Amino acid sequence: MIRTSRINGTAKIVVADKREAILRSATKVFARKGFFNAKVADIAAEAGIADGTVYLYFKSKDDILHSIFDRAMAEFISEAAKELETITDPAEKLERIATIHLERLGADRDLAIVFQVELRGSTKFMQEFSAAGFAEYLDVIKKTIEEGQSAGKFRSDMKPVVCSKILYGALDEMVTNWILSKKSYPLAPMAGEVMKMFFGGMLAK
Amino acid sequence: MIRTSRINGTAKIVVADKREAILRSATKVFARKGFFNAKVADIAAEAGIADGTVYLYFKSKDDILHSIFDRAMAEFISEAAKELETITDPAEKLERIATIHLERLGADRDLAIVFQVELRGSTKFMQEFSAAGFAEYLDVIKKTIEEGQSAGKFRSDMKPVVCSKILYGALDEMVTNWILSKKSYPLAPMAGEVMKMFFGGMLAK
Amino acid sequence: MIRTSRINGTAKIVVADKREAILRSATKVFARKGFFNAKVADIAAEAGIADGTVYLYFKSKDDILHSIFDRAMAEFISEAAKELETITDPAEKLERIATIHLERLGADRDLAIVFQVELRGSTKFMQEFSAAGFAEYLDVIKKTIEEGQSAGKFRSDMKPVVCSKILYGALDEMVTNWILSKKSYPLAPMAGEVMKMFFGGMLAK
Amino acid sequence: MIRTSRINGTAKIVVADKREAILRSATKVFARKGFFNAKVADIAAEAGIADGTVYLYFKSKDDILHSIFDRAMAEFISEAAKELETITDPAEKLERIATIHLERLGADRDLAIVFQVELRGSTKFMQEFSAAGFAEYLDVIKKTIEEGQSAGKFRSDMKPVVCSKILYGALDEMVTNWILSKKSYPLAPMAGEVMKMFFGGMLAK
DNA sequence: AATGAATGAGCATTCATTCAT
DNA sequence: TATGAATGAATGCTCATTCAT
Repeated sequence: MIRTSRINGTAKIVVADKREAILRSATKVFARKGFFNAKVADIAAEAGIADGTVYLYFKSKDDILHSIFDRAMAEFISEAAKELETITDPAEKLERIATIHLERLGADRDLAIVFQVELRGSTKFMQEFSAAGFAEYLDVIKKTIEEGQSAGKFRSDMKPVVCSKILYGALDEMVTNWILSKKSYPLAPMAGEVMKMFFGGMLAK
Repeated sequence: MIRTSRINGTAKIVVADKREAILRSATKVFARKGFFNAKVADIAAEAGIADGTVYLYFKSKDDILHSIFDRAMAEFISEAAKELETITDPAEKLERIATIHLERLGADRDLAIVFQVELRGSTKFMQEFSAAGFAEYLDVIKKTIEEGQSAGKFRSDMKPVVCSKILYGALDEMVTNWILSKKSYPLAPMAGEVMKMFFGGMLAK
Repeated sequence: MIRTSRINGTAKIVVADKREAILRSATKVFARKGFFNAKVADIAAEAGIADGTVYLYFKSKDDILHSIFDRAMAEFISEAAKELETITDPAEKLERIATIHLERLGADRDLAIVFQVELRGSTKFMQEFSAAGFAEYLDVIKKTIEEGQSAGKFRSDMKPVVCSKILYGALDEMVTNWILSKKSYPLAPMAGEVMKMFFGGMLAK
Repeated sequence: MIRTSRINGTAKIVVADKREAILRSATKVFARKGFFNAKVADIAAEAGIADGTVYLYFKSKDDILHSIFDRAMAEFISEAAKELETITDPAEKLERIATIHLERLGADRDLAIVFQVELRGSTKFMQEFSAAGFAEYLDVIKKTIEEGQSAGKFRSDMKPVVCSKILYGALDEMVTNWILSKKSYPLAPMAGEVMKMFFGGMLAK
């Protein structure tokens, strides 16, 4: 029994590790070849396992892509939630969100490519994507903006939904450009630039 | 001779029509199924022609996607150029650009889907896309911002490149959300909202 | 009426010319690309006519290949018959046949390629080929050998059929080697070599 | 360990068997339909496997044809080499070569068809074919003839290259005729006939 | 759990042939 | 006669997924 449970314990760890390994390999392969051009065999080879083994951990190739998103999004949201709970100022909150957003994707170029490029490769996925954590993310931004409006810190003649999209869109574009750029530069600092604009606007005072 | 030229004229129109028809059908099919899941046979069926006929007008399935982009981008840029030449105020120019951007895509939902979703479906295409008309578009925005800065109308402590990305990203996100939204609403009016924010910023005055 | 018949007369000449032109073009194209890889469009382009026009003169692509063979074989046999009727000596006759065989194919490399390579590309054709003029050709050789045997000039302990195949095979191989050879040399003189062997044999006397 | 090696051994045999099976099926199918008209699906069906499985063992349809040739040629050459090493008399050597040639192809009609008909179906293949084992084969004959000339057994007023082509051509024609013949007769005995002629010549003594 | 051989549905593209002009 | 745009059947090959070991 002890032996068995030890085996199981070990097995789970191994399972988690292998699942992680596949996800990591898949992220790399999807980033380099694109989802449709990536072969399951490529992912398996990259992970150093047999093709069939992939199907012990994932239902399908689609499932892998979903899982990449799910894992990253869950991590992102939990991290963000933890960081934000100590902050009360709405502006500062938005600043933190923007920074985490760009730090996170800026730290893993392959993941960023999958997020910016591959996840958008099908309307189907976009809709699920939207329905899932993404809407939740936009909602966090929106809520923070509402807080700021209630507190009188943000102007009240703008709809929070629209503002949240604007902010998200601006950040998203920073990432996309960073990915496509031939030059290599740190992504996270762009958060400050975006927020400066977002808060102050373009017009000369 | 008159007869001949009339015949030729007609022939060209027919050719152009068929090419257009294929492009229209492809836009519809790509929008509904996604580029990779769309079969050339679907496009042909939608256009009411035989499969092989597609290849009289396009080199490959890829070529169709490229052509959709090229045609739309060329139209957009020429329209924008025409409209902008009469405007001198930089702020007004940006306002017009934003409006044309959203009007254009808001007028053809299928085209919008192809632009927002399918064109981003491959890094390869994104890079060509970026290298092509897209970079040019971002550049027009950047130049206009520089004008505004020189004229003292826009604040000068922001890099024009970054600002142009922010504006583009915000507009782009409006389109993406509009596409994914279950509710049906006019897209163009969002331009005003975006510009209000872009100019004035979020902070209460 | 005169006009009509003149037109018809002209038409026939034109027809013959165009048919010939297609046959010549096809021989060239088949020789360079092989029958299966040659497109009807290639042949038409080579002949300077429209694709569809080919079908006014030939039933199908296959028909063109057949016609190349038929025409060449008919010419060859009629030429051979004419030349041979003045010769009485069987050995001399065989010598002439061999020479004509190699002269003919040696004079038109493309035709030779079609004969040696393309006509052998399908069992189906080989059988028709065999059933047609080819068997007749082998028979002429056989008859000549029989004559020689009756006249006491050729040994009688060999079956004429077998001998005719040996001779034909030897000549055929000369052509095949000539085609495949990177070096360029005149083919016809090989006839003498072949006949020397055929008559005298290999053994030292 | 024994178990493992046995398993591996078995596995290899299975692989070899399947490869062989495909080669056999392909030979049959190519012989019946011709290379270009044969579908990969036909070969797979004949071998009792799925279409895709063919591609686990061969790179392409072309590769199958090449492999048929390579295998047969390798077998033929190794067999011939073994048999010839014990023979010293050049005439006897040629006799053996002729016999092996006809025995080999006479034993497998489908293989013979592929060799005589399909391998000649493209100039491209003919050239590779020529460059490969075929030239080597002609060379063996040529060398043997040179030996005979040096030994004073063969006449010296003939070029060995030409003689080797004559002999090869004669044998080749025997095979082609045998394939096309509606009558069924053993091929190997023709070797004797050919050699009788090849050595003694046609002229009455 | 892991393997990797086997499967077979799926599809872009080609090209001989037709036919309206 | 001649054209060449249109047709649509035909097929080699790929690759996600399965399953016997």
